[in-house]
Amino acid sequence: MNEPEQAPGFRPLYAQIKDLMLGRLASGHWRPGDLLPSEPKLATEFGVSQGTARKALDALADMHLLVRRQGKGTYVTAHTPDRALFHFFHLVRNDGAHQLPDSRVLGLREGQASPAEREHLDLPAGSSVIRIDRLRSLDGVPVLCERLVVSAEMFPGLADRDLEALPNTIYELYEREFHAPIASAVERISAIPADAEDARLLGLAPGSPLLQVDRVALGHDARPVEWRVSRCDSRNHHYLNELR
Amino acid sequence: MNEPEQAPGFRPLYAQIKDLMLGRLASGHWRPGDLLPSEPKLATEFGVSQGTARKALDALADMHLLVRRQGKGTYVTAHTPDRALFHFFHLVRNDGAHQLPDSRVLGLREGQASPAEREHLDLPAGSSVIRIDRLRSLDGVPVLCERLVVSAEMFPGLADRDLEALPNTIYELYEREFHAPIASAVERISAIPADAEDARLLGLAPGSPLLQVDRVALGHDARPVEWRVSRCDSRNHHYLNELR
DNA sequence: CAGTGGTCTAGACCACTTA
DNA sequence: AAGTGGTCTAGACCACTGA
Repeated sequence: MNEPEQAPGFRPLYAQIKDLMLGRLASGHWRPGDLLPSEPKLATEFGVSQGTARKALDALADMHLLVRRQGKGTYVTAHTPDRALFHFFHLVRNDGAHQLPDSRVLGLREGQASPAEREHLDLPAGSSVIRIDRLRSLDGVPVLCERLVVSAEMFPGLADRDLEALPNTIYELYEREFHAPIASAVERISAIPADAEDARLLGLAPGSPLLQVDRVALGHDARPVEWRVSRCDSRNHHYLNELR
Repeated sequence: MNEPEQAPGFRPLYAQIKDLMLGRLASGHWRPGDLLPSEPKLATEFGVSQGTARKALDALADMHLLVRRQGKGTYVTAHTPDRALFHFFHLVRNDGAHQLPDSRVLGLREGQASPAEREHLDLPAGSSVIRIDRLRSLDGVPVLCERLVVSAEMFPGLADRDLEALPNTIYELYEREFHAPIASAVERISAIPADAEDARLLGLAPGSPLLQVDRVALGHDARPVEWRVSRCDSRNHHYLNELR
């Protein structure tokens, strides 16, 4: 009889080291932008060879949680407009041009979480959330209206911010001011008819097809941080996905 | 003054070996399903250490061109319904269920390539193409109508096939019978209004929003093999994309 | 049991960055 | 010149597969 558990019962050393490092990222011991100790230092610190430490670091770099730069060192990934553009913004112009849209904040309010909001953000009953509505433009033309929802508890004071002070790439704000860096996301894309509000904001006829991107963004611990629903006029833009 | 060229002027050994292996895949020297020689054999054959050969193999496995199985060996990736489902079919039911649709072929015809078809498939003027129209159903409900376009030269005899004999996962056919395996793809997604034909096939009102997925599928040599446009009723299904 | 890929180590050297 | 990550090698051992 073998052991009843089907679990591997074996976890490579480098994977264990990777998990320890992940813990340091999730706990904030290592923060976005930080320079990590060098490979030899980490190796002796964790009691493994440099090659094993390297394999753990490479795995985290593959997940885009770390960035390695030859000659300089290994850094914790920080959100920049570039990262937002190439990693999290998949809407491109039909001719292929790739650029980040401007944002105009239309509203920022706190309120009781709806059941859908609680489910998407994994919040208990009675939680409150902060909702941000934005209209985003490419080449000066409004193409995208979106609602962002986050836990009010996780983002204290966000509801009292000046609308104008919110940065265009808001994940920078999450990570810099609320220590809630975004590590990954899941997007669900569908086609919906424009409602009256969407139509007005985007200058379309009600009922026009819109591309809806429903995104839950996750932290390093894989717990949801933000739920975002974007509705896009996709006559001149499309969502680009490369399958490798 | 440094050398005028900005090119790296340096390419790691394992990358060169990887390129050589890619050549064997692109040329058909290694074909889908084949078992590759063992690491030590490849290493001596290419005149490098086993570690370097391994790094090249790992890189190709990361691109999903090879599959490595401990205890068995390294295989060239072959298309299976599983691969189609998890790697190339991103439409899932709103409740999360993930399954491959049935296909009913509506038409299979050869004709002169339109300018758009020539551009998508990188064909010279005067080329002919084969077009396949399919209606695909999930849970017995038609949700997706699509047109596939391929070069007639690359797929000799395809136009004379029996409609019923085309497999549901057609990439298997491309690779098995025409030695044209699909290695990657680029998808462009937008929302469009249903035309009369789409509406009839999918049981919708004309003008209803449809999710359009425009895909160019590429071979190992990164040249286009198939252009496919799918239009989906996205009321009960959506396109799922995970950003890591 | 032999053969495969997977892990781990140790050490040498290379390319890049900064001072 | 010193320090970083990146490459390359060689060898030992482990986990998995199938005869």
